[in-house]
Amino acid sequence: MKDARRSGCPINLTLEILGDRWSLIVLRDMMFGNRRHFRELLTKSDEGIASNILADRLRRLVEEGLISKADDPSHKQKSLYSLTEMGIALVPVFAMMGAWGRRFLPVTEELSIRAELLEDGGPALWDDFMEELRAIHLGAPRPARSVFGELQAAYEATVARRLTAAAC
Amino acid sequence: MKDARRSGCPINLTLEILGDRWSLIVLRDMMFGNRRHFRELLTKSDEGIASNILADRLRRLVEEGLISKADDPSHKQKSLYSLTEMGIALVPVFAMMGAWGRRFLPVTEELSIRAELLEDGGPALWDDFMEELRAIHLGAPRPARSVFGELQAAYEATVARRLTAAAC
DNA sequence: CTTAACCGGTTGCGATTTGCAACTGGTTGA
DNA sequence: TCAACCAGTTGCAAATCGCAACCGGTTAAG
Repeated sequence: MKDARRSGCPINLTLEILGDRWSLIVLRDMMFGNRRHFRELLTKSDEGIASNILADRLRRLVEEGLISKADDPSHKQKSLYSLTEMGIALVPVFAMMGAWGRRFLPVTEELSIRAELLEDGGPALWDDFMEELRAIHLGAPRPARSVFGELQAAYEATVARRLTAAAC
Repeated sequence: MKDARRSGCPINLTLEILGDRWSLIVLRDMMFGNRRHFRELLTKSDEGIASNILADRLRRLVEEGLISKADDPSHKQKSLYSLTEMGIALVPVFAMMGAWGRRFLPVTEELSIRAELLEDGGPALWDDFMEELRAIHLGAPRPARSVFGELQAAYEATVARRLTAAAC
């Protein structure tokens, strides 16, 4: 993964930053799972990223300006990773990728419920979500609506439903 | 690049197919550059893909169902690659990725003019474009509007403008 | 008919990247 | 005091990438 510019095409430049198997996974967990610390990202991910890969991706994403790193005041050793505006602006990309994946790939219900809401909500919901992410990650004023809460609640409801069904 | 399912998340599953530096480049050239043959994809790409990588990606994309391969009746050795509906459905993903890249990365004017039109045109233009791609790649009836033509014309106008400016 | 250009790849090889597991030095809370 | 937790680092084998040279067959021009 070198950083030599292959061309000035927006798709190409985007792929030079995000075109691998892990970068968007890390961003997804920060964005939709509110994972902000190394250990959270390492252990609470369904895909099981290796610690050296995670360290490398975080460093690279900081370098490229998609996330930022700061000390967590509550713990001398904790680092707090935050999305920047550049990272937050990926919401529509995630929405479209999620919609595409949901349509063509063998997704599981509980892991695709967020993608479904994001797709159904459209640009208005994306904007609300980005506004909330700016509050969470950039210290902007917190908006009235919590899209994050809605997505999380829907996810948890789906998990609960599965557990109930399994118990019967 | 193994194909073991890491999770049923739509983002993850999408990345397992498209999460590398070349797959989307190949699809971009087929979609926006109308490259349909191996040699075209190999030589007419700004990024300069290697032939073994191209062969591997084409094989993989066929396997995954994003493109199809057929004999070109005009030449016994030519293969004709076509987008499937699954590939055509990536138009909104490209649009959003292009918009993001254009906003945050050092794109060149002539290579981002298509992304600009795609962004400004919105879902209505994407639908028209997908309809046209279905005509080109799947033999569907050709729609009245040619978004492909519009994108191509805008690109060529930008190139021409640059040449004129350079001549002055 | 000859021949050069073109066709879709394949092969070999060194360099890079990945994935795994064990480990490090320091911090915190019980 | 000590176990759990913190953000990574290190070493190593396997897979992948990127480059360049090459292949047998086909086509079009002379």
